[in-house]
Amino acid sequence: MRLVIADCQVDYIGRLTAHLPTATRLILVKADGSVSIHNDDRAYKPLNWMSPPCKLSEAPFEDGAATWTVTGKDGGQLVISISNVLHDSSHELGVDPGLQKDGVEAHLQELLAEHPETLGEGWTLVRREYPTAIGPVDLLCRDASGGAIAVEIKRRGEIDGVEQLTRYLELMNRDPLLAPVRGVFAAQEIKPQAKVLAGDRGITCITVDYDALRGMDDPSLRLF
Amino acid sequence: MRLVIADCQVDYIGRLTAHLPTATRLILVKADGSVSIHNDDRAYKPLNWMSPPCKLSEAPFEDGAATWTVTGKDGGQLVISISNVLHDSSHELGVDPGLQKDGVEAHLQELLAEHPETLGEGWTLVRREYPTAIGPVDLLCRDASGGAIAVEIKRRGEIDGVEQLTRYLELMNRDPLLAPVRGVFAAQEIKPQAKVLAGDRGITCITVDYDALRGMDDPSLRLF
DNA sequence: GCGTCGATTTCGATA
DNA sequence: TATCGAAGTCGACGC
Repeated sequence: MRLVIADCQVDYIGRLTAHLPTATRLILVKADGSVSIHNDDRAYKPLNWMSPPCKLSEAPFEDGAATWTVTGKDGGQLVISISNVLHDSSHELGVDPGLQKDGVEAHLQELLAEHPETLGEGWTLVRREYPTAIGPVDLLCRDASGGAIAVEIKRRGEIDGVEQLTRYLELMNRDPLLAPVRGVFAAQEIKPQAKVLAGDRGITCITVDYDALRGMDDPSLRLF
Repeated sequence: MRLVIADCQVDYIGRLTAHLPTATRLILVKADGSVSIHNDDRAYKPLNWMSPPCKLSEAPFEDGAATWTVTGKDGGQLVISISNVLHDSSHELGVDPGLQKDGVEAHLQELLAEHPETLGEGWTLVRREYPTAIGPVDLLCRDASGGAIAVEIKRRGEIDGVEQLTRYLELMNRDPLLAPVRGVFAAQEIKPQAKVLAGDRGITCITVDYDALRGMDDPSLRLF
């Protein structure tokens, strides 16, 4: 990893065209060849960048001034004109063991698939990722009387999710083997607008308690 | 801007829980207080970060080892245990003049508004950002025979865009002064699923050649 | 301030 | 390898 602090001017021609007037910035060159240009605000998004794989060629001038041309695999180019280098250092970082995450939508779906009864009494799971022509429904369940229920699961329930479920329901209700199919929108948190839209479409909203579900899933609590 | 290269272990508790085992990484502290942890690959996304506004408190130990606790406004915490500092430097960057872009959706809309005939022969523009109760339609045009056409423009055409246009059409077709209104979904690239959904809704898909449009817009080609 | 929407989104899983 | 949906999305603009 190479860190350069310098006055620079940057032009990008690729998926769009962009220009960055001269100013002092951080130029970050990673071991994978990627280059990113950071200013002193915005937590993580650079002003300009080139994703790997890409190739960096340097054309040095006097006084440490140089033009760097970074060419991406799609032919996009990032041209960096460096005029005044304040800092330049390289560092060996080695391989990173990687990040471990917990608490995403996949896990929520997993837990609800294991415990469909938390959505409604007597409900059973038919299958996860039930396929339709426009994509898979998160869960297909049956209620105590055998009626089909399509369940859409989100971490945060917003309008998009209700739209998505509406599309699935429209299609599934054309299938005589399934119809009538009810819709359930399950999320850790459901925005008021999403609730209103769901109500208007006859879709039931269920707010899911992730911690409680995770507790049910705790192996130490399993007695069977 | 402060750059630290050090062995570190990171734990994040906030919107999710994440753990990062010890390894050598770049810790980037920006003037706005934001902190991000980078390894030596992935173009620009940090492994972990805290967005501003947030507060950094350092608890130093011997040999430069320390624990940094970064607390966000939502109460989320990023705990960084630093054990071996290889580099530590600070730099004054000043204000950035900012990025100038060309080729985003706004520009595409501008070009299509100037050249509605590229969407259909004899088509004319009624207006851009035609207002409806649920938001503005990108373009309202009329075809050669005077029929109304609502045009939704995206850089990349996906299902969401078709949904959006469908809602507009539903409303506009209730207006006796406009109805019947046809729908056109225009984008540089349209995903198969979006095409299927659009076809099902009777919406026409048009793939737009941005470079050709920009060429038409080239002042040197203007003879009038 | 929240809500909506675009993004050189990036990233990961899946067919 | 394309495609599709999620993201600790972020960030900008409108109300």
